[in-house]
Amino acid sequence: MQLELLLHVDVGASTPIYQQLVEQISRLIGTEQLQQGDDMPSVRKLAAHFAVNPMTISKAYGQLEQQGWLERQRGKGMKVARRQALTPSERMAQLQPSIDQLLANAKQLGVDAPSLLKAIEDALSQQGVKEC
Amino acid sequence: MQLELLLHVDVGASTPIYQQLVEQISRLIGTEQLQQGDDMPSVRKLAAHFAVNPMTISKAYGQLEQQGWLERQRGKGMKVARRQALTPSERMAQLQPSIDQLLANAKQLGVDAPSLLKAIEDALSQQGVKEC
Amino acid sequence: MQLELLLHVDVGASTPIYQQLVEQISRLIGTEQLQQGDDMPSVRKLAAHFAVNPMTISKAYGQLEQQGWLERQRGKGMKVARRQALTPSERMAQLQPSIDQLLANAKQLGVDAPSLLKAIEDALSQQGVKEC
Amino acid sequence: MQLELLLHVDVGASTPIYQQLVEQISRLIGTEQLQQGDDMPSVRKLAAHFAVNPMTISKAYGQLEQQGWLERQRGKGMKVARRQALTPSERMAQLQPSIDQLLANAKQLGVDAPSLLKAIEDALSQQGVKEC
DNA sequence: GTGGTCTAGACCACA
DNA sequence: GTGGTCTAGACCACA
Repeated sequence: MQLELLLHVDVGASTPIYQQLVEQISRLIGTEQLQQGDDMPSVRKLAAHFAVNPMTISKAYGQLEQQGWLERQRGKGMKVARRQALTPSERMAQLQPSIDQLLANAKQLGVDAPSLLKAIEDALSQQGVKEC
Repeated sequence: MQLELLLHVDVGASTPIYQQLVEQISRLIGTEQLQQGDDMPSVRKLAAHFAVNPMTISKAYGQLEQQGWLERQRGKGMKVARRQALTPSERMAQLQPSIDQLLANAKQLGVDAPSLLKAIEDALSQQGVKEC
Repeated sequence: MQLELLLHVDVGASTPIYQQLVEQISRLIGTEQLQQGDDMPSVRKLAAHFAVNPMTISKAYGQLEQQGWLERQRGKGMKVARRQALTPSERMAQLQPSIDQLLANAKQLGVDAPSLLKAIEDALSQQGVKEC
Repeated sequence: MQLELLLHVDVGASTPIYQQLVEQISRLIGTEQLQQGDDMPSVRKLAAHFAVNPMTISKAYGQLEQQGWLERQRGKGMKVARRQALTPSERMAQLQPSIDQLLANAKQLGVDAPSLLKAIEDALSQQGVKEC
């Protein structure tokens, strides 16, 4: 299957295009829809496909490389990298900012702990159904 | 209580200062921590308090006026406008994006539901102690 | 009849308070609802009545004096002045800016001359009915 | 045709420059003199053209975006948004305040209807000659 | 290249 | 005192 068909770019969205790509591609690798060693499409090809500036694709690839999702093969483009699994505590550490943000918002909105927990559990049970 | 003490500006954050203020002040009004008719601190006073340029405060006030949260009293500053408080469901709706963001991150990081819930409860119990 | 009852101040309106007063008072004199020699209420009295800053009333009185509608009686407040009628050509000259403004707006909005004239005639016939 | 030639900025006018631009540009779009998808001149270009600070243009563009007339294309400037043209009655509604203002002034100055209409027709015939 | 944010400082209208 | 407008100039994110 072509990778391009799995990616969705929304030019009008508030999150920058390159970030949309970083998020989606890393998720595809994290869920093994893209497998180690797979070749990525060239910057130019992806740029043409989305009618987007090649610099934008290049920036996304650069960040994915920095985060360890992709590897540069000199003269041959990018491929999906072998990637160490994060330890549980590393994962929790990466998650903490989102938790803090959520709690700060809840507090400011006057949402109490039980309501908050219930909303999270609701969302969890819904997400458990629809696969991403 | 002084309004200034309820507001927190993070100059280093990626969200612009004026947006932080718009968000926080509108929430304070929506949750009735600021009440209809209350006088807002003057642009210059708030600017001095946060060591920020008056235009930055002015931009926030301007947006809050446009959104109907504040009213201009010519020559006498701004006051909290008559406005319905947020209903519980409106508050939850405003909170939902933070929840979705958190869950998406957890999923991408492979953090399962029990670990996530535990982390949230930990954070909640800590926040219950330190007043904001 | 008390003058205060004939005046209406809208603190929330976009036109400044002092201008509202200038306009209304000059109109009252122009239509002889206020007559030459009538005493005006004191600045303080009017300010108290409208819960408005005395400087605002003072500014209105100042402009009305400058335009010849009021006369200052030292130590005794203001009274309605004897006032020369404007010549027809003076009136038209004073009116011209409003006409130019209207025509510029009509042009920019793509409203053609017949529609414009009809709208004016409509407005004229309506205004002919309701007294101001 | 260049957009710049359709816009007229009066630096000395009492209405702020950015408001003049908001008004004029929204009208050009509303009357379809600017069409959906048209690229707007860049902030810097327009600022240079009117010898005005870029922030002034930026403020105008920001308001036009908020009102739905323009759309931001990140990194690529602004373009005219998809938007319904103004109906004839909407145009008349926008014009009404100028008409009311004119009639109020005429009344206050004691200019009667026939003189007023004649003055308007005179102005119309003059404007019909000089193109704007 | 594009627009966005912020500063420091001037000047103004309104009350 | 209050907020509003504008400038000149710096710095940033995005494409």
